[in-house]
Amino acid sequence: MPVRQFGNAEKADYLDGLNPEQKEAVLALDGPLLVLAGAGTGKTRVLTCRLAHILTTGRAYPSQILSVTFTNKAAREMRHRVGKLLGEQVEGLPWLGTFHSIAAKILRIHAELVGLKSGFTILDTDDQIRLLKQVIKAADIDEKRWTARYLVALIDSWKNKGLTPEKINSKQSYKFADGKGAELYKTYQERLRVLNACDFGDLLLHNLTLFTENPEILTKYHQKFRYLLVDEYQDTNVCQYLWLRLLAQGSENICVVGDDDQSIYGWRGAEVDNILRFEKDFPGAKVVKLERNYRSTEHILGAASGLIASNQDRLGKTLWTEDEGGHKVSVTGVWDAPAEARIISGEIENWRSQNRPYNDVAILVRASRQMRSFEERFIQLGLPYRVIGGPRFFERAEIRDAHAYLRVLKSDTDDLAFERIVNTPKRGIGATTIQKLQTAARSMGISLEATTRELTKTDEIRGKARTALRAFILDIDRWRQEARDIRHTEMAEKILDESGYTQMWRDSKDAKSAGRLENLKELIQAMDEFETLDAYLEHVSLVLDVDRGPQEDEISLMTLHSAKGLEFPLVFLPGWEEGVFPSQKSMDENGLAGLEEERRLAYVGITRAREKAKIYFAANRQVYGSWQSSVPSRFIDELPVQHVEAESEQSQQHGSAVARQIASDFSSSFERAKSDRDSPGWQRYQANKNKNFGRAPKEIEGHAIRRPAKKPTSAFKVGDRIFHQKFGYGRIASADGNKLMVAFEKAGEKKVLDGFVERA
DNA sequence: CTGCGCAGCCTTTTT
DNA sequence: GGCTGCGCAG
Repeated sequence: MPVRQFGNAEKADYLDGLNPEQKEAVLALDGPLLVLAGAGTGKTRVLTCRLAHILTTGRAYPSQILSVTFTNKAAREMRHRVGKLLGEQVEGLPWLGTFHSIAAKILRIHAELVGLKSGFTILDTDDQIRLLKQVIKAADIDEKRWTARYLVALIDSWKNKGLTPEKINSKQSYKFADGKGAELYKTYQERLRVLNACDFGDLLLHNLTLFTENPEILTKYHQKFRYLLVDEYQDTNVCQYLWLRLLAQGSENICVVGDDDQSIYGWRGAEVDNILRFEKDFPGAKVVKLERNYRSTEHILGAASGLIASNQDRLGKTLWTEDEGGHKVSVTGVWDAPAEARIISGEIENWRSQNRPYNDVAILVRASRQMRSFEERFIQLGLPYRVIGGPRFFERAEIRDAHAYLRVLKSDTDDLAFERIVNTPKRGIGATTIQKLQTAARSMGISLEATTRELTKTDEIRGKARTALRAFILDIDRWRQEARDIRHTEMAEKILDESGYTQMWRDSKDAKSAGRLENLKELIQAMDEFETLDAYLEHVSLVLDVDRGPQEDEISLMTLHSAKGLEFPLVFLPGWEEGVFPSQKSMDENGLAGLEEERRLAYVGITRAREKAKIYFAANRQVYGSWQSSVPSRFIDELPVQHVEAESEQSQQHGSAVARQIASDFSSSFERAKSDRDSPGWQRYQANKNKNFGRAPKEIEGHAIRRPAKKPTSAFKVGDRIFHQKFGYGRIASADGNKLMVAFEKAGEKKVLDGFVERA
């Protein structure tokens, strides 16, 4: 791509409208730079402008800039915005991507130097666990006492710290199976090498090995990368830090952007210390603080700033805004989780009745289990919502299975893929047979597939298993043959079909099977965007995620963690109770550091709000099935009073504000329930419920809705075609009482109450 | 080899 | 309270 010159770049229009600090951060091109960007201070804008600025001033070609992010989403966003700034002509920027995708790219070039071949596969957690299960079993260790899952986490944490097996000390090693940790780690790495595979942690770690053992290669990259840009620096782990530091030895032009107050990923290896230490690590570093906030009102910022000030270890920033006034942050005490859901739903309907969209609204919870009460209530009222986060597309079993088929098609040595699908769908090849194959494969030093070919020729394996394996091998051969002439998407469909895989889900009475088939269709679509199967597989593990569905007007429901980086005019923050938030587990395991991370999470939560932030706490909450009375979160006490208001009317006779809150909520709970019944959703529900035989939930005084003792049954049955006001036509996939799982023709799979549907 | 039943677990999540 | 993963029985 040609580098465009704007002549006097100081006057370039992309600099217009930046505030002085932002401009400073964009223009300071030489030497290390730390941009401390508070929430909503235009961080991405600075990053993209800086990139544009480097390019337009001709300081570097696009291929000479390394820009790293954590997520694909962030990378996409940056690419998009730089493109917009420079007028759509940024085909280039080949080195803009996630830490992992860039590390993988480098590793593919030099794979041989760390004992891999360029076409190595990248394993996901699932593969890791299965591999480690084998390793643990082979070492004759009690699999129940020492689980593969735990070892995966342990090895991951070592890799996050930049530790290869040799560097594991005995204390660390003793965390697993009485000191066998390091040894198992080593065996695992050997197995990976044989499989020509990497896990996510390896991508970075192998880079470190590559660079330290081959200084001439590192020098090559020093010459190549003239500018380094790092997003979300507070989330980097030790390994990523070491990687950056090696690369930054070249030009010293490293610019990191981050916010220590938003570091919420300590539990997965992020080191806040990296950002706190930046000035020491990179002597002569310039520091620019972005403190002017363009998102939230004065009260929201005041509440958030006051809260975060309780943290000890921070660089210290104070957000400010010209947007004075606005609503104070509200704090409301409620009786329990259903009440919380009821009251918040009411608030949302209120908002909607003022012609504000559902899209403006988010509910942010600490743990995903807290979502349930909201989902139930929304379904009841027919409020549209989406859950953000949750199991990711490419982590779903059916997608992994499909990928395994494709991996086998591509490679006859991908043992993990082969093992995954050899008996999926069921072909009558059991654990014993697979065990036999594995033992043989290891002793002969060849792949599972090759072993299968050999052993089915002899009497080693007999009967049904042999017939099935032979047929399976024949299928694979045929598919490979055909794959030469057919487009990869068509081939994928063919394989899923001929293997009986799609049939397996069609026959399944599992409620999720319709959705799974839908996902498989979506997979084919995703594949279609790539020219070849190789290109697709290359990208799938690292840089691909599917944009789900068209934008509808829906309430967003997510965890605080997944809310980072997002903003909403109206934000609900339920569950602010001791033990829930801050999370007891976090405090138990990490003490003060844990508490401070929780507090940062609270800070992230409040600063998501543009206009209104509403905090709730319940007096009673069900924890693991049993009821417990709960105490309001200490974070509530830490909010500066001048920015906070108690939501319900105050009665003066009780002690603390909190106590008054609870008291007033109790006294008005009947009122609430009553006004609740005036809501549009409730009326819609009332109007509809009698159309069907499905029993409406019974109402018991005060508390709006209780289910009858027996589960209601629906007049509808699985397979019925129905119509829903919002989602259109669909077929019932499964029914749980009066809750129906419906596969809609347009809207996909949704859970709805039978009161809202009619026979089509 | 499959299906069922029970025991034990239980924060957050990306690549 | 609800899910998962394992063991056991058929």
